[in-house]
Amino acid sequence: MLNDTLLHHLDISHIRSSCATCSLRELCLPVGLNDQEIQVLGDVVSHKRKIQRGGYLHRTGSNFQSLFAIRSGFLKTCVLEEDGRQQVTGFHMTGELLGLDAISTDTHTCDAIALEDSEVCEIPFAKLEEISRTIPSLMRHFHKIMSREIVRDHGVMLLLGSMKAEERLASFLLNLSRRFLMRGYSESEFNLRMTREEIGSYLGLKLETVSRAFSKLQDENIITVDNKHIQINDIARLRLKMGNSSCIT
Amino acid sequence: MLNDTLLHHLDISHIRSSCATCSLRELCLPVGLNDQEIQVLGDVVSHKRKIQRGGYLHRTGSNFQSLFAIRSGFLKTCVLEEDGRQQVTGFHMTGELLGLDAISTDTHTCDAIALEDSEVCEIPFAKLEEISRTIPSLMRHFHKIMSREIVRDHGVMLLLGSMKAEERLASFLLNLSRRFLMRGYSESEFNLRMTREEIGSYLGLKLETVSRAFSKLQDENIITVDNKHIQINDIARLRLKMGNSSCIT
DNA sequence: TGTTAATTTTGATTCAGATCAATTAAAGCG
DNA sequence: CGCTTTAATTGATCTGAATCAAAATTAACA
Repeated sequence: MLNDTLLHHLDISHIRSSCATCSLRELCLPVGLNDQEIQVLGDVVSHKRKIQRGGYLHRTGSNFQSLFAIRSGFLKTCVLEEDGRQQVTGFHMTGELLGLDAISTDTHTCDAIALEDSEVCEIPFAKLEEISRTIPSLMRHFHKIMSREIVRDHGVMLLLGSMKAEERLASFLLNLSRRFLMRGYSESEFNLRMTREEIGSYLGLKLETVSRAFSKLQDENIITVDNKHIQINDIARLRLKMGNSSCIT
Repeated sequence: MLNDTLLHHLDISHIRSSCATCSLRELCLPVGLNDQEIQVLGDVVSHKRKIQRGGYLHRTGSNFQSLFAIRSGFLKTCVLEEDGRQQVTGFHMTGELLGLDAISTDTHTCDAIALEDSEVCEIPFAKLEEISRTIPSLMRHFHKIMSREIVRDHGVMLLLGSMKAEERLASFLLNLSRRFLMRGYSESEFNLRMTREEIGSYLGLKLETVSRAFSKLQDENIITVDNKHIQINDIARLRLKMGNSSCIT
């Protein structure tokens, strides 16, 4: 959900750039920059990397050098508990920035795993800090992105602390819906990239509970579920399901 | 928990400064700055503000101008749900920085309320950004603080998503304990500033459940509870209670 | 200091979601 | 393509925490 509103506000999600290396304009960072500034940023954001489905972008404990801007694909971030089970901390899609958590200790605090073949741009953080000194609007924007991540997390905390299963799933679907819409895809029909177990892990529920919640929403004709394919039939009623609110805006 | 390790690592929490306006050295920001740089920062961090117990530092929706560094006291941040109930998103003590969430939209996304008489330093954010351009170590440090907040939130998400009542309370107490220790207070004996209801709101539990969890830990002789006064008798066993985890380090 | 209001504890009951278990469906893969 | 593995659904049962309720304790304040 990171920087959704920014993308949305400036409506840059559809722009295709000719920037050789990385289609910089598609990313979340260049918002509000002029051509010359984009050039400077482009020199920094050079290295492109592909990750196959199931592959790691980074692992917990590995050394932090760069942020990663997702160019395409879909990833999850998760922490490994010592018993081997993993807890999903987020799902991430095109235009979003990964690695913000690692700045604090220069070490990644989670694994980032591709849920489908994905491409990212590597953004060396030291260089980003350096050029942001000369491009105030870039610095300001970067701060907004970090802050937005904090706000997003507070939304998830609220969800986990106060919503029940069905409400959580409704929030989750609405959140995905909005993010797909923002990227030019259908808000009412999409394919999930993650399993029921991963959804459950993210929402603090068991996979059976997630499955039951899907079935319940389908029984009420609010959504149609065909395995990973989701169709939202009545987005207004789905919002009602979410109920009281201040969550995952 | 914000910037705990930084304070800890540099062991500055006990330093009393002669900085006229705000005892700047006690705050989280000046880590690693030289005297001249501290002077520059000091000029920015000028305005001091007292908030009485129960008073608001800022309210949801109000305009964001400044971050607030807590000089003394204890505050909670919370979001108001439309039904009137409030959900606590964090407890904050001396040296911590408030308002990071507001950067994203230039609007505060939560209320900050003093749980005891408190003092904060106002840090105009625009000015902080400006001088951080000329003091790279300040910028770097600020980024670490924001990142640390993200990591902290992930810890809470984990707690809410995967721990049961007693484990949550154990984590909570251990977290408080560590933060008091870091500030030169006892890690084994302290007074809670918040009610059972506020603890419950933060931990995603009802107040009765919190009360029962306290009683349970007391029955096991792990802690001694006298209303708001907590004594940790066996910190090792309290850690065991927390169990598996990657939570709230 | 006495009275009222707020907070905390504890008990009894209920219920949402976890767990256990079995079946069905889909996805990999030789 | 058939075979194996992985994922998803659904049912039955159990359990931890919510809810309802009442008493006890503490804090607020006139």
